[in-house]
Amino acid sequence: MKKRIEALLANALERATAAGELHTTVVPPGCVEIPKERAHGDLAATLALGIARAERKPPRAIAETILRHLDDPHGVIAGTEIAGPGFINFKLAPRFWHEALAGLLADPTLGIDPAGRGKRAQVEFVSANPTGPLTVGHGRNAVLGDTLARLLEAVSYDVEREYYFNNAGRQMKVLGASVRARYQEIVGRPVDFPEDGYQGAYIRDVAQSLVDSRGDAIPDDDEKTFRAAAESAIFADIRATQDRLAITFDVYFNEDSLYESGAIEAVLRDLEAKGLSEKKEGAVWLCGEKVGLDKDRVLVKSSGEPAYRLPDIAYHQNKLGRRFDLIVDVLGADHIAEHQEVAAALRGLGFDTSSIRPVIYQFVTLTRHGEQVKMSTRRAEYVTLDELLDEVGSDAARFFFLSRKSDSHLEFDLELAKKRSTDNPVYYVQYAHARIMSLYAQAATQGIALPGAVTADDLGALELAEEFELVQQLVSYGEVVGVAARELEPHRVVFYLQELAAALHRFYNHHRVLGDESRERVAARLALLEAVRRVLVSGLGLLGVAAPERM
RNA sequence: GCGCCCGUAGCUCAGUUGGAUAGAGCGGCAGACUUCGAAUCUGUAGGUCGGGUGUUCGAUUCACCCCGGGCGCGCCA
Repeated sequence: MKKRIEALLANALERATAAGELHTTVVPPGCVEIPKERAHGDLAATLALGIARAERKPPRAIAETILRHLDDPHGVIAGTEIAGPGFINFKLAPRFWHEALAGLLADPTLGIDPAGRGKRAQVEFVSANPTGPLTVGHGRNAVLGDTLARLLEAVSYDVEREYYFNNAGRQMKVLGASVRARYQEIVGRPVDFPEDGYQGAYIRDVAQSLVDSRGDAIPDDDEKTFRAAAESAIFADIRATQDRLAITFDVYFNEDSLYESGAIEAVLRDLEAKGLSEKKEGAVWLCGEKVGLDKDRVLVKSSGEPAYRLPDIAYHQNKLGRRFDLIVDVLGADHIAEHQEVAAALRGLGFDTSSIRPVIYQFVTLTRHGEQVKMSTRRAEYVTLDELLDEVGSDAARFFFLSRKSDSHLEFDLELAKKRSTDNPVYYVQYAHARIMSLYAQAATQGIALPGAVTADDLGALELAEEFELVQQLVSYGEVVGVAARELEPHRVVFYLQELAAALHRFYNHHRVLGDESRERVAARLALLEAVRRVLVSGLGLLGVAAPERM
């Protein structure tokens, strides 16, 4: 829609320049916008304002020159005016909207620009270590990552979803020891519960299943068995939770493989060779100042074990080596510093890290009846993602997790998410779809066929402002998805869908579709609703939320 | 103390690479169903965009300085 007007403006500018009246040759991108104020027309251009400085002329005079050269061969512009400091306002003709809607209905991509065609993207998310069930915080990560992957696919990237997990560090040792302690407890042997061991009931479940299958045959020093049992049981649990959210991964990448391949040794060697690491106090340090960090960071502890950031550097080096055009890391706010360290180290090693884009999300708080639900990781009092899904379901969970900019703290209202009413935004949007489906069913009982392929001429009966407003929103869909994918901001799709649903409900309440005496109008309105329906299905699909036919 | 993020209506939050009189939902108030699903819609009240300087035709948006909140600043991950 905007592009069409931009093209007309570019033409006018060209003619004005050719006539020697102006000097600018390029229309600045994004200079056509939808005005906030409806009275300002359907579209407004800031072109004259934008080039005023370079032209050294008053914006309004430039606007006049441009309008004088504006040619509209298809008659899609109903009127223009120069307003304010130099805006050019356009009133669009019905024909414009008819062509726009027909174009959308003929376009299987719904106007989404394939910005990622021929490019490969990787989204790494969740990446929780298998030491316990996923929490609500992991839920935001999981849904965010999966939706980013869907968005990138929508703009034609070839996308890989990857889960990185740490199964080599101290945490896994503690996990194994925690299971052993519970095992010892159950079989009646002396118990040595590890310091800061895992307290959750799921540890006991793992121990119990070992007792069920092996009795008391596992010796205390068989750490491997306890650890492996814990890892596989908890991982199965995590995957089951992900299944409930329709989240899958292409690659599960484990930290162990970086040791086996020698990648970690290689990073250490390279850093040392470049003089970016040094030994002191019995440990190996990354020289902070040399890579742009405020202080030195430990790479290898004096115990000889790598600190977490060393395998992380190796992992990201591995990712870069896989030649993705875009690498997205979905991270909680508490990991931002680590991410910067990794990126700094990689740059020090000579890697171009510009393809890596972190998406940082702030923490989630749960509220119920306006009261905050207390969560404490330390005392294992956190709410698990499974519990949240038990209570509100996948659709509401996904929709709510995505309904805020990831940079903002997310207040998750449990009661609102459960409500089956107008207040609940996910029901509001889903209801818009169900309503259209219901209307189709009604049409069928009246023997009214849904229109097939339509042309702009078939849509001539659309003439109401509310109809054109709906078309305008529909043709904006592709741009919304494009920006959401480019900026890695799924919440834009959520807000868009709420607005589209509102426009649909408004239209539906004011105008009868099937009852109209004009057959042409019935057909045109059904075509309009079909476009709304397709966009709703597409948008909800991007969010991983169902578009139900009945509710 | 240093770094990153946030501060917009009573509440929860949008604001599209700087645009016109700053928006939505909820809550408040007042209305609309013998008709395609009222799980909806209509109207209305509500703001020093945390504060202040600067950049310019123009700032919620950009820069700097304060104030307030979150998260980091570990040989934990």
